[in-house]
Amino acid sequence: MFNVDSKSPTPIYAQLDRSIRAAIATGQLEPGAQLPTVRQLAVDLAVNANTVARVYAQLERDGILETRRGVGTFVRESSSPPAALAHRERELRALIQHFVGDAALLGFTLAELITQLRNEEKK
Amino acid sequence: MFNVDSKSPTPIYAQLDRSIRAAIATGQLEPGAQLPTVRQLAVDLAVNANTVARVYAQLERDGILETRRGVGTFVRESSSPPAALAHRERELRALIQHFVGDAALLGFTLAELITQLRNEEKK
DNA sequence: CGTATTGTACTAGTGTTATAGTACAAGCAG
DNA sequence: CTGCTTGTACTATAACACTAGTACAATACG
Repeated sequence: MFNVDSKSPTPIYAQLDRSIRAAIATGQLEPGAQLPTVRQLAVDLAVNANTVARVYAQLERDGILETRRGVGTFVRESSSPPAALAHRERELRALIQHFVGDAALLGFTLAELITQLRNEEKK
Repeated sequence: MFNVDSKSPTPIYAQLDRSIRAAIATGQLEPGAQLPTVRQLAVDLAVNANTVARVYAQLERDGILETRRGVGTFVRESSSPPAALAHRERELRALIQHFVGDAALLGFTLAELITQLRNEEKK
C-alpha cells in the first residue's frame, strides 16, 4: 500500500510520512478511512513497529490523522491543509520546476509524468 | 552552484552526489571541467570538508570524476554513465510521491498539479 | 467479567551521518 | 628547495535512525 525503500538514503520515517500524506492527497485514503494497524504495517513494509508508530504519532500531532486506542488509526475528517498562502502560485511553480528537472535527469518526459500522475489519481 | 539542504531528512552526501551527477548530466559541468576544491565547496555549502571529500571519492570510484592531488577534481572525459536505469521505475515513483506530498502541504490537489503540468508542456 | 486488539511508552543497543580537528601526501610555482 | 594548494587519512565526538524487546493503557467484543 505504501511504498518505502530501505535502501534509499532518505530515512524510512520520512518516506512513510510522505507516502501517507500523498495517499491522502490523492484520495487513496479518504477522510474517515482506517489505516493499517501499527503492527500490521510494520510487517507489510518489513520495518520496525516503533518507526511506524512514530510516524502515526507525528501525523496526529500535525492534525492529519486521528488515533483511537484499541480501535485504530484513521484519516481525520477535517484534514484540510492549511489555508491558501500568498505565495501559493509561486511555490507551486518552483515545485513543478524542481519536479520536472529531477524527472528529466532520470530520462522521463513531461508526458510520462502526466500519465503517471493520472494513474495516481485513479487509485 | 550545488544545492543541498541541511534540514532535509535526506543525507547531505546523497544530496550532493545527486546534485553533481545532475550538473554533469545537464551539461552545466562539461567533461574536463574543474569542480570546486573540497575546502571551498565545504565553505560554500556550509558543510564539513570530510563530507565533500567523501562524495568526490565515491564519484571517482564510480568513474564520474577524476582527482589529481595538488591540482583539483575534474569531470572525466569519458564520463558517459551506463545509466543503471534498473531503478528508473522506483525513482519515478519516489519522485512523484515526494512531489504530490509537497504539493499537498501547500494545499494543491492532484488535479491542479496535472493542469499546471500541462501548461508547462505547452511552453 | 475476561480476552484480544489497538496504540503508547520505555530501555538498550547498533549502525550511519555529520562535525571538528589534525596530520600527511602529491603536485605546482616561485 | 620553499611555500602554497590540492586531495587524503585518521581519530574522536555527537546526533540521529533503526531495531529489539518488554510493558502498559484503552477500547471492543463475547
